[in-house]
Formats: sequence, C-alpha cells, structure tokens
Amino acid sequence: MSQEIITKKDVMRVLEEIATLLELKGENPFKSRAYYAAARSIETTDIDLASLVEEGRLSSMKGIGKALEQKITEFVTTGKLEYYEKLKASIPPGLMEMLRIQHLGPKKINALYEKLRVTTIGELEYACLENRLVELPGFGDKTQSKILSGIELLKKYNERYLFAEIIETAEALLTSIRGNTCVIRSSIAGSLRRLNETAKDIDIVASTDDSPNLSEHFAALPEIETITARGDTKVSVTLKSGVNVDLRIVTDDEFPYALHHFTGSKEHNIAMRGRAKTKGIKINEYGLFGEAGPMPCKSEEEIFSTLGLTYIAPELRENMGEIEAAEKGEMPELIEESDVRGLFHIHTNASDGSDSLEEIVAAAKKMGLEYIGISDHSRSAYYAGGLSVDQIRKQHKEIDAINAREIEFHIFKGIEADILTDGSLDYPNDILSTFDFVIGAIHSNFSMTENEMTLRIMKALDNPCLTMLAHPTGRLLLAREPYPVDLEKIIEHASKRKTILELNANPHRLDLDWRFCRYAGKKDVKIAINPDAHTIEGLKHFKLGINIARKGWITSADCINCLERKEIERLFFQKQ
DNA sequence: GCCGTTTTCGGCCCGACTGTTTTCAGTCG
Repeated sequence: MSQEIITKKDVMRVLEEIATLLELKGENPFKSRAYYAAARSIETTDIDLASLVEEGRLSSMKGIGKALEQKITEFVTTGKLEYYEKLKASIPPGLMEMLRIQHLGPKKINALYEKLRVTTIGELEYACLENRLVELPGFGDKTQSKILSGIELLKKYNERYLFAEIIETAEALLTSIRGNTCVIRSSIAGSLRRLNETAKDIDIVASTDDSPNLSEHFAALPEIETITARGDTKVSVTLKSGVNVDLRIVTDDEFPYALHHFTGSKEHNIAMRGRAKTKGIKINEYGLFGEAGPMPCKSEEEIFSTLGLTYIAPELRENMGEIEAAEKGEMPELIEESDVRGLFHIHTNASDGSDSLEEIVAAAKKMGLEYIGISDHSRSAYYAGGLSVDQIRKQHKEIDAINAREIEFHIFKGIEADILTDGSLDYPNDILSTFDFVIGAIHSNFSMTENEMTLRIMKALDNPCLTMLAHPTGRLLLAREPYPVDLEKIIEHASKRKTILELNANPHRLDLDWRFCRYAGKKDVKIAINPDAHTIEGLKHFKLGINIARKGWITSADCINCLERKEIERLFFQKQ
C-alpha cells in the first residue's frame, strides 16, 4: 500500500496533540507551548510543507528549531512519528476527554490518574459519587462537586452554540445591562464579537463607576439560572437556557483595554503583548504601561495607534497576519452588507423551497436587491424534489416572463446540480447550457478517501458549464464533519478554471470556512456569498456569510455579489 | 522546546477567581 501524503493539517494535529499530552504528563508548560506555537507557525505559512521539508528550511520558521524540525521531517517523510506514538501510548485516551470538563485542567487530571487511577470520564463521575476526590491533596468538597456538575454540563450541553442561535441572547442581555443607568459603555466581546461561526459562551464588557450596583443588577436578571462566580470585576452565570455568560466590569478609563483584552483572540492578545514588549510597553486588560507610566487611550483605535498599528477589526483578531498588515498599513477594506447587490443559490417551491418564485422576487426587491439567482435541486436529488427537464423548461418560461416585466430587477436562471460520484454533473451539458449559471454540489456518497473526493470535485470543476462550487466541504457545524477534501488543491484548481467558490451562508454551514477564504482571495478565486435560502426568511442568512467573509479578509472586489447586473452577465457569459 | 543588537542560559503574556491553603496552585480567558 502506498503511503498517505501528510498534509499541513496532519502535522498541526499531531503537534497540538503532543502539546496537550505533555500538559497531561505535567511536563514543562513552556515545552508544551512550543509545540502549540509550532503548529500555529505551520498553519499560517503559505509555503508548501513538502518543499520546506525537502529543502531543510523548516527551522527557518518562527517557533521551529532543531528538535521540531527533526520530528516534523520524520513525520512527513515516513508518515509516522515515534515520539508521538510513544507519548500517546503512555497516556490513557480518556484523559484527553477529561480536559473538556469545566474547572478541570491537566494538573488535576494528572493527579486523579496518579492517585485514583481514573482513566475515563465515566470512572471520574463514579469516583465523585463515591466521594473519593475530597481526600486528595489540593482537592476538596467544592472541587468534587464542581467536577461533578462539569460532567453533568458536558453531558447536557456537550456542544458549542451556533453564532446565529446565541447572538440574539447576547444582544438581549446587553440591552438588559444597559438598562442600568450606572453603565457608561458596554459591548459584546469574545468570539461573538469576532464573528466566529460557533461560540462556547457569551462575553460582555461594561464600564461603570458603581461596580457593586452593576454586579447586583446583572446577577438578578430573570434569565439567570445559577451564579458560578461573583467578584468586583467579574460575574459568571449560567442562563436557564444553559448558556454560560461572563460579565466583566471595569471603570470607564479601563474600558478600551478590557474590551480589547476580552475580545481576544487569545493568540491575537499574546502576539499584541509580545509586540508591545519590544517597544518597552506592558499591555494588560487595565491599560498600556510604558517606562514613563500609564499611556492613556480613549478607544481601541488609540490602543492600536499607540502601538504603531492601524485599527484591526475584531473579526480579524486571530493572529493570522492582521498585526503585520496593520503595521504596514495594509489592512483590507472588508466587504460590507451594503456592498451586496444580488444573491444566488435560492430555492423555490419547485423543489424543496417553501415559497414561490413571485414571492421570492417580491421579498428580494423589498430587500433592495438588483438581481437574484434561482437554483433549485437537480433530478438526482429526488429527496429534495429535484427538477426534471420538463420542470426546468417550465421554470425558465416563468423567469422569462418576470424578466420581461421587470426593468430594475433581474432573475438569473440557475440550478444546484449534484456532482455525481464519478464527478460528472446531473444533466447533460446541452441542458446545463440553458442556464445562466450552474452550482455544483456534493449531496451524496460522502464516504470517499480525500484523494477520491478531491478528484471528484476537480473533475466537476473541469466541466465548462459549472459556474460555482457549492458548500465546498459539506460540513454541518456541530453536527457533521466535513467530507475529506484537499481544499487548497480545490482552490488552486478553481483558480485555473475561473470557477466561483460558494461561501454558503446557512448558519449550519458557513462553508467555505473563513480560514480558507483568504487563500481563495490570494489565488484570485471569486467568492459568492450564497444564502442557500429555502424560504424568504432564509434570504437574510447572507448577513452571516458577510461576517465569515470579513473574517476571511474578503473585500467587495473578491465577491461577485457586489457586481452590477451587467458585470454578472459578462462573468457568466465568459465562463460558458 | 525555542530564542537571543546587553544573553547559548534563563527566560518564555498576564491577571482574576476559587478553593485549598495559611501563602499558593490550578483553571480560565
């Protein structure tokens, strides 16, 4: 059997796992951090992994020295890493799982393993119920019951929350907090402010001159189930819905620093502190401190400018090159909702949508759109009422009639054509060429190897009738893993074929992932922010797609939704 | 395990809160 090719992602996964295993073993925490840092370095580099290894240039990368170069090289060239295998074998796999329990970290897990030989979450729960943790040094009554409730929570609310299902709760809480007149400034922070696709909890920062009053006010809100921590600067609660919320209370002078700090990401903050340090400035959630003392800033903008940076939008704060870009004054002008002129990938009740073409047109016009692209399912998607050739002809007539009537608005004729197992599309090309655009989508037969799936999609991209590739990984957030596919290869191939990539804006998908948007941008692949709407309401999902596009450094020039109708016509014509 | 324009050794981002201690370790963000 030929050896599987080791990708960047594989290397990152192994490095991160080693880092976690080292933590669990109680090794030097800095050693563990070095592995995390190396994984980060691999993630952000543009350079091809194989050539780095071949040319022996790995150790020229930040965070990779002799030892890691040797280990990565061994892994990439042989497909195995002995150090990793041995380390993994020395630790029961259940210990990794335990890290997901709140208030339980590597040190305590290690103690539980060493002292009680607890190796799984199930055993740990049993040990708690038998009251065996209270006698351990460093443990006690409270710790035991905290761990027990952590296990309960893990069972009950195992997952994170989709951005779309938690943002409204966060905004409502913010409004309640602002209802207290002692609040001066307040904002959502954390991963929600960074517009991440999912969130673990809600972070809110508020400034006031009367922290006890605000703490009291917040803790008394009716939607709160339990208060897990309450001090002068922080109140942690669990809502009745099961969502955890942290409120940080600061003075108004501290607000900009606290907002920046609690917006994160952690990686961004670490990089910012490191950068500040080179300028002799200390940065924490209370301020900037130079050798001559505090350096007052009234806003986040001022914090960045004090450090010689232009403003970095919250959604870019992932330490993925945003600090370097801000330093050079090369921040991208991110796409905005108001740049959008039209939307594609909309289903009608001809397939599995619930509204008629006329209803959708009326709603789109009301939203101020200049055009839409209808794309119902193709015939193989029998479960979704895929259209027969006759039905296609009927829909085209209907669209022609509306287009003849409308002057300021236009419907593009499209189809969401299944990419079949062999990479061919669901209709012959003489049918496909009757559409203005064709979106190719994988809806079946997910269980292929990465190589097979990549080839399947690449073959579909080779079809001159294909305009866009739908949801490139097929993932369902918090529910279904992406099918295995080499996205970099797909992006490179799409670039050659001038195929548009969909950023599916359905809250469960948000696929293309923002981590790959930037690569698409670099390869000059155009993005379509597609609502994949099955109802009129669903049209609004494009806003979630804008969030992710912004996170992926996408500008209006990268995105076809910002083109004028005439430009879209030219683009689709050119493709055929 | 990485790194270095005072360094090849001794640092490595920083602070709050909790629970277990009797001055601090662990966890979290």
